[in-house]
Amino acid sequence: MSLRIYNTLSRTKEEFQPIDPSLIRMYRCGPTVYKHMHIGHAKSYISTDVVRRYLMHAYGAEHLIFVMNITDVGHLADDADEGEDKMEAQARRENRSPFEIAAYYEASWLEDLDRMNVLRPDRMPHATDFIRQQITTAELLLERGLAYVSNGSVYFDVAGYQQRDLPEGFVPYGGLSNRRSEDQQYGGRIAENQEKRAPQDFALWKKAEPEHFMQWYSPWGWGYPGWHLECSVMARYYLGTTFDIHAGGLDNMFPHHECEIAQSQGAYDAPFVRYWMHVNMVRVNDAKMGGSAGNALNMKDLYKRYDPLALRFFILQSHYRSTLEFSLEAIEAAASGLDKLRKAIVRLRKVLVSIPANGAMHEQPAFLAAFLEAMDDDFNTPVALGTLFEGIGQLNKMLESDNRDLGMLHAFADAFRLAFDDILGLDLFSRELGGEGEIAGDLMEIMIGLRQEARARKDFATSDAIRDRLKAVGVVLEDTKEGTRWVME
RNA sequence: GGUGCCGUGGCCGAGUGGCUAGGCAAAGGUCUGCAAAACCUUCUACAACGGUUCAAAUCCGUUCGGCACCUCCA
Repeated sequence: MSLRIYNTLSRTKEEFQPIDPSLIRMYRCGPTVYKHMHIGHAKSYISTDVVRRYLMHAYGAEHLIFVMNITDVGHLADDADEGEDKMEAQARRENRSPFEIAAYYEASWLEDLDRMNVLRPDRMPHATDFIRQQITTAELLLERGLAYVSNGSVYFDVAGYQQRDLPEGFVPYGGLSNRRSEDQQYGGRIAENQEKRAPQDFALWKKAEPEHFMQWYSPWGWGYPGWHLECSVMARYYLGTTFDIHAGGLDNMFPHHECEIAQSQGAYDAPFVRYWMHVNMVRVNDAKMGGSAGNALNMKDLYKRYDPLALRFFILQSHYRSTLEFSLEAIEAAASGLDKLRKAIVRLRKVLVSIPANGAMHEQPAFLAAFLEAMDDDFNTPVALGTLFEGIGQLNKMLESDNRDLGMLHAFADAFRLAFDDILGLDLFSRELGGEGEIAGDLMEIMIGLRQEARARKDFATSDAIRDRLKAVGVVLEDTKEGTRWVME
């Protein structure tokens, strides 16, 4: 078994070789907390959650540290807009302070992530807690001649950095996104900033106008940190100057990740990241779903209609590097698919609860090896889910059959728990079974008994009424050749 | 202008030379008082046109259509 990861730096799948297998270090860019999360974000966070969970499985949970930042500093929405940033603009709209906005939306995001069973990061630093360190890094870059001060702001000197000879393992500016500065169109969406020496230079520190709410004192006067700097600083603080994996959305590859690389290498004089992973977009009607597009579907609204884990399942049915076409029909299909999985697992668990393990060991089911192989191939969750559906089909046949192999059922349960719950995070095993000896179970036995009596005297009006009324409160009755079973919907 | 990506059956979506992915939906069947669930069967597709090859959804070329990024964005 060897894990292969598609590395944006090389544009190929590479065998994953940790810098230190006893502690794999992974970072992902976190949210700027000024709006609710939408399904496009969900794809990105769920994808990296599965990467993380798979590494925890492969190397042991204690051998991985996963860091995600919270960007609670507003950044410029538009240079022409006189310092109006996303956080401050939202604060004005909601008539609250930017700090309240950040706290409110951070809580919202974490709630949404929790509901989709995304594990909390090991460390979740806030940009505002690292202002001092960001200033220090800007100073370091000034000392090294890679930045300059202009009108109270500090900018990274991209052309200057490009002229330096980089040691082995360092990535030149443009090396991640494969861009050359001279080919770029400047001043398209954003007006050119006259303070900069060159349009590709980016801010390390921005001078704040007096009315700007979030500002801190610095050697260059009152201001606030540049957008890219926090990730470099917080990643180094928790993960060191060189670490294994950096993940994020494809739309952050340029400029954000490119700038991170340049400033980290420039300031700390070490290679930055071994493997860069980029998650693709969700599309609606053939267009990217995004904040600026105004076509975003936020999670709070989706949760009113759909199970958060069905949304997770929907996302895992496509590869993280592919775009995913969103439609209500596709979501419904995913919900049905997840339902099929849940039913099978509940059935399996009920069988295993009623018949205790007899200690018979059984070898690992074949589908698990196929599952792990798919995951090893750059986290191919669609193929991996296909292997699990094969396993579910085998399971259902076993459950139908008269002579059940208990050892094999236990082996299947262990394999499904690992694959579905530990690695994919679909949480199939934690549902209440409504076991024996509980009052609900006893009551259900009475109801089923009464219905059975009605059926025996062919009073189907009564028996169907019982079934329909139970269904209305979420209890489904299914008649099988072994008698009637019930399950909570 | 530059840099990438994509076009697969009704829908979603894997697959990069030969071995019908998978899910959802639909139809038929087994079971059944009826349902439901489960199982079995059916629906065998790769934008178009050329080329390479014993063999192309996959490689090459052309065309058509679409998407993303180029300093706010997951």
